Amino acid sequence: MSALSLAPRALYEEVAELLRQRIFARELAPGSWIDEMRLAEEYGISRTPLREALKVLATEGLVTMKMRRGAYVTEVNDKDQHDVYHLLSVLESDAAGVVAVQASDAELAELNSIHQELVAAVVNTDKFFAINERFHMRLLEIANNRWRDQMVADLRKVMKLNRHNSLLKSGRIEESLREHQALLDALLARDVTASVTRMQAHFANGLEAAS
Amino acid sequence: MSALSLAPRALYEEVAELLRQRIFARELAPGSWIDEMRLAEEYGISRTPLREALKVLATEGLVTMKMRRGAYVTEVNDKDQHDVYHLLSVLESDAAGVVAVQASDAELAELNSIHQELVAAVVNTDKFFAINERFHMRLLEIANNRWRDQMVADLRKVMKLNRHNSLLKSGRIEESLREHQALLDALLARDVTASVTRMQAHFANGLEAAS
DNA sequence: ATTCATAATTATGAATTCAAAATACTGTTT
DNA sequence: AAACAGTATTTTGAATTCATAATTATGAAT
Repeated sequence: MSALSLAPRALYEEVAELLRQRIFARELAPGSWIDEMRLAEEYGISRTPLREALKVLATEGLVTMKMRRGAYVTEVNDKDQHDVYHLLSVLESDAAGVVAVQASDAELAELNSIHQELVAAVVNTDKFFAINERFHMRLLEIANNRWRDQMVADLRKVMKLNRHNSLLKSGRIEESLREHQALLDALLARDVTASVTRMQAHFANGLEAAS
Repeated sequence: MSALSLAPRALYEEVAELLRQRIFARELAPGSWIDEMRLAEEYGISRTPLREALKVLATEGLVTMKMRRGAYVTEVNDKDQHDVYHLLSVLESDAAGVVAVQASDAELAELNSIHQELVAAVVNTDKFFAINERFHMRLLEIANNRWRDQMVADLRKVMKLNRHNSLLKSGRIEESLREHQALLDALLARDVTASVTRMQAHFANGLEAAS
């Protein structure tokens, strides 16, 4: 019943983010119906911004709108999971190639530095995951294509719909680290082909572990 | 002032499509403010479904929402144009590779058949463009990844924001045809690497002509 | 005449109200 | 008891209303 905190961004965006979190937490389960009234009441808002948020989520693919039946959490089957992962691989591999060509020496040094943190964090799984995430994000930033960033962000959201969303199995830390090292070597050598190939390999192994 | 025709799909989707068309036709020019009241009145609807449509377009990237300032048609600068085109190239090239592996013989034959239409239409520019479009669409369909299809569709919409949106310059028809032929040869030979490379080349030349 | 402060207007964001469709319920009939 | 018809309820989709932020207009003071 409590009202939301004063919106730094638009209310519908705030609500969209809250809904995303609940979807990822499976509190709103895939396939389940989304009760507009209940949620609006719970958040202490009217249905209007909630419905706007649902439309945003629908365009992102997290939610499916059925005509005159309301909104449902999107169900992601195995093929979808595979397809989305494949696209992530394609987009991030390309980003690696772009970085190998376009990045400044300072930017490559920064990636190297993050990688060193990764090496140091090999004993701490949670930390390793977090730094790994940061590495990928920074690489995308350096590739400097906001449209790709948006797509990758959306695809990652869809990946999170599935229970087996670990882009990195805990048993694969050492292996993953070696792949990262190989990727970094290629980047530092500014070898485009190798950078792309090794990012692909990194993803290919991740998928294998996840399936 | 006339009301819209009875909606086969949701009203906000209908409105979103109308707005897209007006944006592509530059009737709503890039950077210009979108007057909710005026449009709602013009379509004979209330602001509610119009605002929902704007939110969808914002998520697609055609429209940019400014907090407390309303909606503006997205301005696509040269870098954006280049970045989006690059992604189209990456996604469609990958699709070509997938098709080379996964397509049935019948599907490859179908692509070949469309290509023959293309050869026959070389004298008719409009027809050539239409068939070319169909070839690319069918290739994507065969690659069978609905998430990629969605992304390509969105990217193509953004491309259409720019005045120089011809993915195929009229002076390049013969050249384009040769590229298509080379791509098709690779596909029929089920040569993944060549398929990817030749689709990339096809796009690279297109971009060069468009810049 | 220009600048600043204040008032009026306009437009956005959100709540509320309303209409119609879909669903659930009730009671009757067989 | 099962099936059906008809009614009531719920829920969606959309219009309207309302509050507030932002802009424009007005006018006073320098």
